[in-house]
Amino acid sequence: MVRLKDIAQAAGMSVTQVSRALNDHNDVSEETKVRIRELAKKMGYVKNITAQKLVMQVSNQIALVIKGFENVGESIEYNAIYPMLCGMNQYTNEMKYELVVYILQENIDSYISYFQEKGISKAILCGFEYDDEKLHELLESNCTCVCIDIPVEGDKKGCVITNNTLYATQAVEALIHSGKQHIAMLSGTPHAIVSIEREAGYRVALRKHKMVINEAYIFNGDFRKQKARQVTLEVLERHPEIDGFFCASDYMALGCMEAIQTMGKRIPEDIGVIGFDNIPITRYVKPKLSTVAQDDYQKGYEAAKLLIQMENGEMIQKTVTLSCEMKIREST
Amino acid sequence: MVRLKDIAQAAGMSVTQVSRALNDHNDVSEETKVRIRELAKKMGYVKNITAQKLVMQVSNQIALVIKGFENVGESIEYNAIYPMLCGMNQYTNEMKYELVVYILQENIDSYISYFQEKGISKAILCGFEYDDEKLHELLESNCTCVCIDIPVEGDKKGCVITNNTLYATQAVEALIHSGKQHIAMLSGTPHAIVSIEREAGYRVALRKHKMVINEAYIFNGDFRKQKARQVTLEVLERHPEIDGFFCASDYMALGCMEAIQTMGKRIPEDIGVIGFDNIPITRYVKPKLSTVAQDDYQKGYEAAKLLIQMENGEMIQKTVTLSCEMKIREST
DNA sequence: CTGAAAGCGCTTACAG
DNA sequence: CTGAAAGCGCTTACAG
Repeated sequence: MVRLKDIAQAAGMSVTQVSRALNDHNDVSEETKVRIRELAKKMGYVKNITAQKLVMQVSNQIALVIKGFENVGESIEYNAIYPMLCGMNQYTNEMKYELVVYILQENIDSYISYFQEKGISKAILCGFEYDDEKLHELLESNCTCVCIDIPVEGDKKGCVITNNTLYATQAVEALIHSGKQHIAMLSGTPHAIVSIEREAGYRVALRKHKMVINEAYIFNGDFRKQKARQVTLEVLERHPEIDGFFCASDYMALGCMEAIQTMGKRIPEDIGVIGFDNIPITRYVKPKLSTVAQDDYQKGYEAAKLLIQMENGEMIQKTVTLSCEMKIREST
Repeated sequence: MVRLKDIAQAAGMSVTQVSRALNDHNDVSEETKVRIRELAKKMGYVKNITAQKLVMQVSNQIALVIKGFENVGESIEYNAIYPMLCGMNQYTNEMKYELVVYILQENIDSYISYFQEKGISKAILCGFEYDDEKLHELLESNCTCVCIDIPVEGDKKGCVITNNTLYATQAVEALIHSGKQHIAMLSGTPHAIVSIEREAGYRVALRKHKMVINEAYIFNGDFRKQKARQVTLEVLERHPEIDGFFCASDYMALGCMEAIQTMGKRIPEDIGVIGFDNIPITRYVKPKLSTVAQDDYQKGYEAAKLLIQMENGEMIQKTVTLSCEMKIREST
């Protein structure tokens, strides 16, 4: 390993000057800089980031802490983590930060201790649940945090969220515009904030179009395809007048479609269906599922950007709200 | 920030003893250990890993370097990176390593310089191409590397690969066992080693069953769905006797199926199709696609394990070959 | 424009 | 069982 000392020796200069030259300080002669840079390159010098970090008292590490997406042995379905990771990497790379990934196991007592143990001081939190008490404990700490999909603000705490309500409204309106009159909603688990918000959007759309909001038309599909399938079967049995389903996730929409087709009804002629998320499979089912697309890459990019800006003490909005894009295909 | 010095002061001991106590050395009295540990906890001490790394001259970082999976703005399809990441995380977590992710941009002149710049000395390489000259330059360096899906061995260089040939053979045999006589192959880009190996498996199966190997039955689908679709249409035009397709990837199999169905033929009655990879979509298309499943989680786990073992100088096999699992569904 | 010196927080060989 | 001291590789305030 080549150290500054070695270069200094070879150059007949002090370590101080070599350090300054390599860091392009402007109190070093241009000639010296060039000479030192060339020498460093020739000698195969690599800066020891560890030493630099220690002396500069900073960490250029950002932790991406993921929860609820553990791989359970069998091949997992598509999820949005990878595109988000690409977006984060884009920004952290530009800013010379390192992106360290932590995938949480179920059995963690305290996020704070975990973070301390791992030396995490700046983190992007992904997949956490809104009502997780350990999360709120963490949000009281002095760790810089950006939550994805959970609205949070505080001292060095921010979030990147999606305008769920607005786009849920638009999704329901897509059904309304295609002439549907009795629109039901398949919601997700109640402790997921996206469920609550998308449900709100559903209500807004109906109210806006002066349609009756029937609480009995809102069902819990648990974000799971099978559950959604079963619920849909039951619902259509009880309420044969229903002619549209707004589903809070694409997976539920897939189950919903299966149920409708099993009952021998046509999509979208008899019953329209629209989902949320734009998972790849939506383009492969028949009919192709209409849905709402989020830009996961941008979500990751904005999260990393917000985190670094907060860390640098820049005055910025601590909530970044992303837009979505309607993907109207064949199911509406 | 609480340092060892602060604890030492509070405990009325030397920094040396505090360090030893916290690291559970056996030349410290049990009593002292307990006292120091409690004090450290009470004071909220967090070990400064950076300082530890510097003095111990080790890096506990592993880089996951990904190429060819950039997000190009629009939502990307499912890929195997996330499950692999989970597997790597599992092992690195157990061994107290950090997993740092780097997603390569296209415009990199030299991986070696890039690695030096980022201070990467241990890396898992994923998505690289076999005939990438810059890769081979890197493999001559003294960086510890594990390549995924590229067979490589050397000083501190190893790989985790899949037994492609064997399972390609089995896939083709699945078609043969269902009575197919004229089996074509849709291969991928020739500079991907998995193409070459899966093609080899195709030949082995035919030879084993004393069937004629017709070079004109092997087509390049470029690993792309659209290309595969188009090629399939042309092929069936020219060779209407073909009654089976072995596709070197599921995406190509999806294109192939579309083409077959467009021509009004039935799957699997008229033409059988089998893919490779077991992407989630295979279970949603009709008929459900038969394919070969890889365990991506395990692939990641083994890669991390191999890397750390090589780094520690353990005598081990430098090539880890993983098995697959046949998923016979409806398309064969 | 240049250098000697101090110090970041930790570990460990050496000496008791 | 315990402590003083050296040192990991770097940066920068201070003094020229």
